[in-house]
Parts: sequence; C-alpha cells; structure tokens
Amino acid sequence: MQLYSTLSRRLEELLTDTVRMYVCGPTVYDLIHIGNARPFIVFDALRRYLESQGKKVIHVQNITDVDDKIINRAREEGVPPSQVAARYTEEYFRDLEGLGVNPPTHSPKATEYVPKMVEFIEKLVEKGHAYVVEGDVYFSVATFPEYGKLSGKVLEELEAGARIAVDEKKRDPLDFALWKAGRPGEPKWPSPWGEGRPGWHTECVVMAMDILGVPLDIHAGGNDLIFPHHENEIAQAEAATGEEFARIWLHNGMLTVRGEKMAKSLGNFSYARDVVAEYGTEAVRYFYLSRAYRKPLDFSEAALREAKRAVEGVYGFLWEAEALPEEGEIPEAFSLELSSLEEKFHARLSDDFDTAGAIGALQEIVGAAHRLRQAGGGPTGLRAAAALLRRLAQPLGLFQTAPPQAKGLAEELIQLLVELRAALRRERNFALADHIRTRLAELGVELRDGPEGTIWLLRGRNQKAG
RNA sequence: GGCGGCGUAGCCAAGUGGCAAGGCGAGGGACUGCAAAUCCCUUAUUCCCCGGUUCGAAUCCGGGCGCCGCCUCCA
Repeated sequence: MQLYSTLSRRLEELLTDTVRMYVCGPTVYDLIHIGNARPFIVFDALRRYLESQGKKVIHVQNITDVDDKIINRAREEGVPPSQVAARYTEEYFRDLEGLGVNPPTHSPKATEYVPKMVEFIEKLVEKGHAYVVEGDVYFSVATFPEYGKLSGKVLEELEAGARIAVDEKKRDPLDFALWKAGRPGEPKWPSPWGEGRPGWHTECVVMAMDILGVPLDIHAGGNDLIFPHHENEIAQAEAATGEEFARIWLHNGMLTVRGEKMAKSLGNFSYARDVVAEYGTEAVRYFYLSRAYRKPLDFSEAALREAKRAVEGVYGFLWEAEALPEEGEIPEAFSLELSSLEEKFHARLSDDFDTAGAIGALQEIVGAAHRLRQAGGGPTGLRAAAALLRRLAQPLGLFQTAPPQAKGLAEELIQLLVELRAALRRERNFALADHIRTRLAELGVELRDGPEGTIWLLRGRNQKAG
C-alpha cells in the first residue's frame, strides 16, 4: 500500500502491521456540513480497507470541545459552553452513523486532556521553545529551524506577508499560542501560568502522542489544515520530543460548490444530515469515493443524483442475481475475468487509495455479469459476481444492503398481483396489466419481465439513511 | 507576491512513458404487446496551448494560458 505524503511529496510505502492513524476531528460548535464529512468518510474507508488487508488500525479522531467558536455560540444562546459542546458531540456521532462511518477507535476530548497539555507546554518552556507573557504561553517558531517543512513555506516570506495580526505580546508574529490566559466567562483550568485554557494546535499533538506514541504512521485531515495547523503540530511535537511526529501526512481535497470551497463562513454549505436524508447514505459515499480523495470535488444536486442512480444500478444487479437459484457451473473464462477485476480493484486502492479507479472495477464486475447472462451463462456465475462485488465493496461501506423484503401478507399480495397481471396479459388486456405495473412501481415494486416470467424487486425506500 | 494543486468526451471521472477504465446523459439497433431491465453499436485518432526529449507522451522536460486552495478560524 502506497500513500502520497504531503511531507515528502511522494508516495510512501505503509510498512507496519499495526497502523496508528490520527485524523483531525470536529470542533463541536454546530452540526457538521457535508464538506466536513469528506475526511471522515475517506479516512474511515481507508481504515477499513487496511483492516480488510489484515492490518490492525488504531484510529484516533479528536473532538475539540473547548474553542472560541463554542464559547461564542454559548454566549449567543446564553448557556454554558460545556452544554453546547456536549450537544454537538452527540450530534456528531449521530451524523457519522448516518454517513455510514464507523466510530474511531478513540475519540478523545480536548477538555479531558488539559492536565497533560499543561505538562507538555511546561516541557516546551523548559526546553526554551516556548515563553510566558502575562499568563499566555507562546511557541517560539524561531527555535525550530525546520518550521515550514510540511507546507513548503519559508519563514522570511511568511513574515513579509504581514497578514498576521500583530500581537505585541509575541516576540515574532509567527509564534502561536499554546496557552491562553483565562478571561471572565470562559472555561478555565489551573496551570503554572495562572488559570486559562489550551490554545489551538496543542490538543492534537498531546492526544496523539498519549494514545498512539510517536511517530504516528499516518496523520490525516483536510488540506486546509496543512498551514498553519499541521505545521504547528509538527513544530511543537518535534521540538518537545526531538523525534519525528508522523511518518505519512495525508490531506484530502476540499469539497467545493461551483468551484468555491464549501465553508460555513461563505454560507454555501449544506448540513451533512440534510444531504443524507435527501439522497441516502450510499449515494453520498459513492459521490465521495468516485473521486480521488486528494482532488477537489464539486458538490451539486446533479452530482448527487447521478451518484444515486449509479448506486441503484448496482443494486438492481445485486438483488436480481441474489434471487437466482444456485444452478450450473461458473464458466472458466468468467472466473478468470472476475479474478482479474478483483486484482484491479486492489491495485487501484494500493496506489494512493484510488477509490475512483476501484469503483470502476466494481462497475466492470456488474457489466461482465450482465454480459454473462446475455450469453446464457448460469446463475451460479452471476451469484459469484454479486458475492465478489459485495465482499470487495465492504470496506468502502458500499453495496452491503440486503434486498428489501416484502413479508407475509404483503409478499403474497404482490405475488397475487403479478399473477393477475400475467393472466391479463395472456388475455391481451394490456390497459389493466399496465395499470398494475404502474401502480406497483409507484409503491416501490419494480417488475422485470423476462423469458422465464416476471420477477419483482422492492426499490428505493431502504436507500435512505436510518 | 510565495507555497501547493488542478485542467482528459455533453457532464462526472480513472489512468501518469507503449493501442484513452468506469459512471451519468444522448442517438441507433436487439429483446418486448408497449415499456422497464439487459445486451450490441455510436458519442475523445485524442487528453488546456506551444515547443522539446523519446522508436513511442495524456503521461517526462521547458514555456505559456485558465481555475482552485493555503498564506487569518476552517475538514
């Protein structure tokens, strides 16, 4: 398995049997939008794929539950910040479930790590990498010569940029806060520098090192976090330990809307749960996984509708094939074709987790199976194709839904209508026969007439989340 | 301005040195009572443009053009 690392700017082999992976999680001040969901979906799929390949993955994804935005939201609502954080933490897990994302192995909260963050900051102060000013603690970028190695930025040019707000407490405009002195009405914790709260960037480092140890095998997040967030993480972590912080840095591309990044501040966003409710979990996953994770991806209704149709097409094959009896042999040539497609699927994923190429291979399985049937191939071959497709797609969280079943009376009534329609067709009463077909379709029962008679499938309703 | 990335058919999108995956859509044909589903054919002699390297380039190199992200909180 090779993955493109932002740090080395090339493909890196993932060597270890146990993969310790850290993914930047949400700040819980509001519901996540569909763009926020991209890393959650993609890196969860990566995790599951690695697991399916026999690796053990420890997936840590933090929850930032102390932050300016949470405090602001709490102020607006007139409730304590902890209440805002608790509420949106719960909603975050609910959204993950709706997106078909497995919960991470560990979901540490920043507020549970404050004492360890204090310890960590003390170490940086002792080593001369951080300094204290009026209860604030800042990291001194000048003491870390490799600063900029992740983002490719050069210190002098950054300083020349001068877009950074001038804070006269800092020795250098690029220095960043490790600890912020407490202000009235804000959450605070005790520290050697007085009461306060941890600054940005520190929680990820402390939680990752505490749970996973260094170096991490994988550190992942959106590419908008490369600078300054991940750059600052590297600076702190490596200044404190003197060791490499993470081997492979993965960054997903942004979700855009008409070419512009989806962002709360731009107002061009949709809540993840609303999109899931409209198009279904699998259409959303298919939409994301149909595009290389590092590239930008444009969100639109048309794109989601297309994904949904593509998913329905695959299920149309799966559900029909699985209803067939075991009968006949799998033709040798077909068996070979399936093997080669399976190989292609793995080859694509092994090359920087090319889910789009891998999905192409899955679609080719469907096409190959249809051609087999057209050529009069036995049901066993079709069932084998369906089984392979399901097995391969499992780590991607796609195509695992069982055919919806009509139970008991409903099943018998559908069967009765199908028989009734067959009789009407024999009598050439097509008007009434077609009426039955149309009405059943409206109820989600799709009829497929074939040489051996009519089969029916239940459609649609199960493809929504929940 | 600096750093990073992108530009492949009507649309979406893989592929990154050896005949251009896949999906959606469109047109024609087969099947059907008509449809749906499915199959076959057609929809990129060509991969933003211009040069170069090579027996051979969408893929490598040089130079343009266009778009986006980061440089401030941001998945």
